[in-house]
Amino acid sequence: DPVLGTAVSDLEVDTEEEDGRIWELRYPGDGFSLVVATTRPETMLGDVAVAVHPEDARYKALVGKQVELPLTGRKIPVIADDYVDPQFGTGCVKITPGHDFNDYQVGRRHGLEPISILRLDAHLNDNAPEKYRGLERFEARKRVLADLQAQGLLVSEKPYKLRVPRSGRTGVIVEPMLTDQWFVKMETLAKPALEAAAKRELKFYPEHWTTTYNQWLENIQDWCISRQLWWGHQIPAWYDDAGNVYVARDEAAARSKAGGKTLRRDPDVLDTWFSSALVPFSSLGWPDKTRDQEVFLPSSVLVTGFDIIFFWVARMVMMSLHFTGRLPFRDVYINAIVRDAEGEKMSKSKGNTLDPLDLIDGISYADLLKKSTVGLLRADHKKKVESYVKAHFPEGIPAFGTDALRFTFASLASFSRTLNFDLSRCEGYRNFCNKLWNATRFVLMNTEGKDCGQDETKPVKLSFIDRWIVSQLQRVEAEVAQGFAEYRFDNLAGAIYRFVWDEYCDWYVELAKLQLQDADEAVQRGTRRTLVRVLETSLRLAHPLIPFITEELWQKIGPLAGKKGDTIMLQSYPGSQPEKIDEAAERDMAVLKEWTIATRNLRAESKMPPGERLPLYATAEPAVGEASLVKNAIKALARLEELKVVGQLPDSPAPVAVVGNVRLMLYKEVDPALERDRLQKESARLSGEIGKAKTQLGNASFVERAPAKVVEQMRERLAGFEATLAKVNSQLEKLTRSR
RNA sequence: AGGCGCGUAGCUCAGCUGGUUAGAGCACUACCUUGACAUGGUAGGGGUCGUUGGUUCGAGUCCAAUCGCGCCUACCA
Repeated sequence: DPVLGTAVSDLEVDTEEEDGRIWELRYPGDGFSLVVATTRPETMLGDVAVAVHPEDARYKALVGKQVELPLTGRKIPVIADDYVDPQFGTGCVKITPGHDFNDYQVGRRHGLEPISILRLDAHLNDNAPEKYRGLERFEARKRVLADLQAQGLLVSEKPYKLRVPRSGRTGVIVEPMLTDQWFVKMETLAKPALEAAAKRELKFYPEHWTTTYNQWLENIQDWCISRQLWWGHQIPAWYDDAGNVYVARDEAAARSKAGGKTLRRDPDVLDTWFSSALVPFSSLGWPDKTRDQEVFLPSSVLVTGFDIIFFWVARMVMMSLHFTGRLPFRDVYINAIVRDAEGEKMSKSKGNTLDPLDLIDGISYADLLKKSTVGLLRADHKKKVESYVKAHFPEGIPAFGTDALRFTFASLASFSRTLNFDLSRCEGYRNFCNKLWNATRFVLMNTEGKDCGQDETKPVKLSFIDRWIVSQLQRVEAEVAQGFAEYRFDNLAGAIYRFVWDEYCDWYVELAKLQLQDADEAVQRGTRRTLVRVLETSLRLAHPLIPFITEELWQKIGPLAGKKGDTIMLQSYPGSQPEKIDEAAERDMAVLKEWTIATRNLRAESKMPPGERLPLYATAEPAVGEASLVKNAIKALARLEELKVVGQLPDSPAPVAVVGNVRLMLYKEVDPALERDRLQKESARLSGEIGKAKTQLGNASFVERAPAKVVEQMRERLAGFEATLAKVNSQLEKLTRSR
């Protein structure tokens, strides 16, 4: 890197395709001349040969002859080497072993001494002809081209797409050149690292990154670790005056190796990634055998981005295995790269970067604009950024809060490689935090200063509704545990979200309102206890995802649930208790939900005013353990005047729903036309489903070959559809008759 | 050139070892100031799962081919 004046490793070089030029140069020989192509004409000053393919008929006879290297007065040989592609260009390649990796290999094969023409800062050195010495490389290029042209040796100049190697750190074009550097031989280190992954002692999540890791290790190159910089670990190598090298732990050890001679330390330092590769054990007291090392090596997980699997992850694995015999960590969790809403990589010059702080605290349009363009020197960049901000954040960004942002990223943390960030997702999870806040407010309003059943001696009655929410809680806890085990933070975030919002808030809290009005003190106590305990557990469950709000709410709820301690952070994490799963309660709750939803549906579809209390007729009692509670609950949730169980539904065109084998009628004078439409639609849908089911059951091979359970399920489905259809049709008929 | 990943609702994404009527958030429609919450509630609309072929009783899910997008690694002067 000419700017840093140091060697860099191959990993630190980014090769991008850029628009450049290619030139053809003529090298005259005795009675012939050869034309070579190059994208870096100044390097011709360091050429040592021209190579052709050994089987190339055009040049076969010239192999072994000499050509004159222009501008230098040197003669160089024509050599034959397989490396040359006779189809490409003229089939002649200039060989510059001092400044090209491939040419270096060719030079070695032919015993040609490399000539280095560059200094570390990429100015030409004294090996170049005098008139070019000290010139900067691109200036030298101009002069060389001009001089060649003047001599009639410049054959052509064409635009050309080339891959330009740039330093990852400075962005400047790097120059391959010959310097003395320290390398680490990687092959022997890579082998154990590959084995660890193969034996699944080291695991990647998502697993497919193992392929990337393996591939790199299988094709590993020796690692250049010395840098001509002044920061970093200095290389532990000393030289005597004769240039002999002594590598040792410290200077004293080196001197004793050298027999007491005066030594001079190598001024180079280690690649920062080399030092980083040692971190897992150097931070634990290595090379001493420490207890920390005993306990924390390997650690459980490394969380990182895929872009440093090579730079860091693989190297930590190799180093740890080599020096300690242990892995640095067992799991590697590779998170997705966040891109903007359009899938573009975030970049300063595009202005599409998002500062997490702005999502947390919010930012006005004016401030965002100012912030995004600060430090941008190029006018075109500035303009681009301005239009981007205007298009995407015309109102600035609202404040979502830390928890909402954290929850959002957890929810988006699926096993995909990239992740297009969407502000509206963030908004949804902010709403979730708000929901949790308000649910807690409700619970506090109804429990603070009241008996929440902490005193175990007092009687407590728990309905199936209480047992149901506790049962559901166990299932969520299990889901969350699994999510953590698999590093599927999206799954566990979703499980918590659904439990809190869809079950606890939408159903349990609503039903708790009913139970809190029960005359029986034991029912109230049980309800309060369930409200508080389930909420308290949910807070602990959600705490890793939304730490701030859960802490705040837990300070109030914790004591009500009988928890002691200053902070939720030190509470135990909830674990599923399978014995609390209550399938009977879950079945009954399913009936309650079905009846409620069907009733609400009747009301909405037949356009009845939502506020009006109407009677509901049912042809049978709900098939549950606590029928009167269920009926009361439905009355409350579906806003009914009353719920009557009758042998026969009233003879009315009012809409009818079918739940299991029960028919429900929301009694109301209805518009027959609307109702007929509704029923016809339903009838058509059912006929379709029946058709599909019959086709499948009519397929002999399905019935024979599918598992009995699946076939049985299909039969039940069909029977259910048929029963429902019969009822819908009879209703439809009644409606038509009464017209 | 080799390798990896992705294409599912308008948008951002789930969908495990193939099996009920493909889901979520946001957006959209209608109605609702109901004593936790309008950052809310209730009910809806919206998808031939990139395309084609195959395996199978059955494919978003498995196989092959193909199109499109993205990334990584290595490169020809």
